[in-house]
Amino acid sequence: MARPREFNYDDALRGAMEIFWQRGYRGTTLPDLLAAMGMTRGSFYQAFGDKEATYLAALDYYDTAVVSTVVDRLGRCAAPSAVACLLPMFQSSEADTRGCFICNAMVEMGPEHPEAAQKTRAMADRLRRAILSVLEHFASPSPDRTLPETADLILHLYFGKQAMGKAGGAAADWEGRLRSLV
Amino acid sequence: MARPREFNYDDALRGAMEIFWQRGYRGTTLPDLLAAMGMTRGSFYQAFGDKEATYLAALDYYDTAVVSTVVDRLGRCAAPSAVACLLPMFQSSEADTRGCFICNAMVEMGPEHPEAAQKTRAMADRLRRAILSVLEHFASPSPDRTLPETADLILHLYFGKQAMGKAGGAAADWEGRLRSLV
DNA sequence: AGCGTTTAAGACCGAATGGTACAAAACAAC
DNA sequence: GTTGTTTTGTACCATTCGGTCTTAAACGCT
Repeated sequence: MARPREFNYDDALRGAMEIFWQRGYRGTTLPDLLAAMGMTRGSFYQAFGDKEATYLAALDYYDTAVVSTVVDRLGRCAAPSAVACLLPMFQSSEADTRGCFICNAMVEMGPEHPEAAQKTRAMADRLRRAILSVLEHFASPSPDRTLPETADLILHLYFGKQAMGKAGGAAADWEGRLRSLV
Repeated sequence: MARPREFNYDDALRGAMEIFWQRGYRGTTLPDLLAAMGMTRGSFYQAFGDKEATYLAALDYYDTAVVSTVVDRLGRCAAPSAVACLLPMFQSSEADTRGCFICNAMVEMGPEHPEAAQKTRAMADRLRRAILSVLEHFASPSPDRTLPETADLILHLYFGKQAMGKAGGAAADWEGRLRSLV
């Protein structure tokens, strides 16, 4: 009945996620965003509202596409140890300067944008629970720490690594470090 | 011989640090910056160059004023245990939404500004060495980890906490967590 | 073919951006 | 008091920002 869309909604949203992930909210100009989404202003504002709404939608997309994948992988991990299951989280390539979108959003938007902060907290909680499920599956008890505490520790290490990784010069033996914790 | 300055260079730089710390580089507009520094455009550009140079100078100021204080305090800490010495680092008030300027700068500028990234790495190294010196002073050996590894772990936890703290809803028992590590 | 509806493209907008130019002002030296 | 030098305040600048508006195009339906 009407002119069909020339863009795919999900593809465009993924493009938005990619560019926001890489450059942050303020670092992404509207032309940047439009190029990444493969559309022009007219279509964009009609379909996505505005830049801010698109950023929040991109956070949701990250939750669905990236966090869910990690959580799933942790949930059905067939590796022989908790360390082996968790290690991939700590082995992002050195050349990847995007870091973790959750971490980026926390730092950039956290204090000034409650809605974005809420989304990042929700995603962090999902990660925390997934880490905990791995620990519980292998049930390695420790006299020093409860498993939820260890999971929270590992989550903090993860975000710390993501933050520091953005400044480069990281590369540590995470396998040894993780083994000393779980 | 000439008209005297009406502003104090160090006070102005401290003001710049405060506002960049709180709002980041891109989140700070020139009017914001000028207000925080207590000066007008003419004086600013003549004395500080431009926004970017001021940001880098603010990072140096943070190193001198904040990091040095923390490092000194760790170096001469009279507390009876490593945990007691390190705990203050993890007890920033909940209401403080600025987080850690190093962490903020790493995430915001890291990938796109090698000079800023280099400064953040240098400051992180200072913190790491200070943490290590505390651990070595109390010399609590562990079969699982070397002391430098533990120091690096604690540094990562610190940045992780700073990043997550910006999204709110933190507050954990860091004393227990630290005790389980050192 | 004509109509109704939605999309696409981009011209256009006011506001805000970081930065410059310039004139007035405040001192020391003489 | 005059001069030389630096600081100060502000008017001004081009550019870019996010966002709107208008027009043409592309369909399904009848």
